[in-house]
Amino acid sequence: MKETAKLFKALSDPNRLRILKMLEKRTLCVCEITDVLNLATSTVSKHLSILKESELIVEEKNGKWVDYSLNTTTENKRVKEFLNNLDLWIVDEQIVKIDYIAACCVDRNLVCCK
Amino acid sequence: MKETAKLFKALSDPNRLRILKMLEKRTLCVCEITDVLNLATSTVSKHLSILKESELIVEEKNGKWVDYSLNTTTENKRVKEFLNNLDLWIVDEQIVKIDYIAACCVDRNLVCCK
DNA sequence: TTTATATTTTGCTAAATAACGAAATGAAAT
DNA sequence: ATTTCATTTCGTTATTTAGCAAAATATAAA
Repeated sequence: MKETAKLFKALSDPNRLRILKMLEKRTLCVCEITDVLNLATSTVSKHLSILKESELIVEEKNGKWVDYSLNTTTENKRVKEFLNNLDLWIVDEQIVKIDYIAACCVDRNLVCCK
Repeated sequence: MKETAKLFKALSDPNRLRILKMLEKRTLCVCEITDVLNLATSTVSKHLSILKESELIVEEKNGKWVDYSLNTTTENKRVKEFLNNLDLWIVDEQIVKIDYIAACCVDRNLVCCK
């Protein structure tokens, strides 16, 4: 029961939902997500750890970057059901469309190094 | 986006999930739910208002009682998808089985009047 | 109309959460 | 080995939330 509540808690923050929709488009590193959401790096890192805790996303180290992507191969039934129907669960509002474009254009070599 | 987050926030509390599973069995009034969860009446009333806000449940006044039930006839796609697959989303742990029995046995004429 | 009682609202407290900046960590480049 | 830089962790603050008891509301019974 607590595990179920935890999954929904992970999904109960607008910025975390925006991250999931962005990752639907492509894999992103922390600084790229930070750039799109316009939040502090530490805040984004924390959001990502919460999503990872619930198995919604997975990370992969690539040199000095950590790439995050949707956990599409999970065995977790609820996560699988959710990720397979992202369009039902998270309706494409204006902000999602804007994030899609931003996420596609963002380049880690430009937005990092700050 | 905020609307979506709000639905998940409503689902992010263990006691609210227990309430939804109980209502799967049958319609219940506030004092019956209070008796099963062993919480203050005001706390349960607040939980119910949050679930109602997200269209997950509906209320019907019946004399001095207010009966709550799952909003199975909703037009809300996400709520419909969720309620139609309650068994997937909320796994039947021990506590749910106990609540089922308690919810079936509880009688408003005995547990109210306090 | 008065009393009884089911529910909601209000006011409060303790705990959880999202946000930030600064410090710590870890891996790549020099 | 040292520096650089992406990320995480830590410490703090403001806001939200779950819980309770008490007061307010609303409806049924007397």
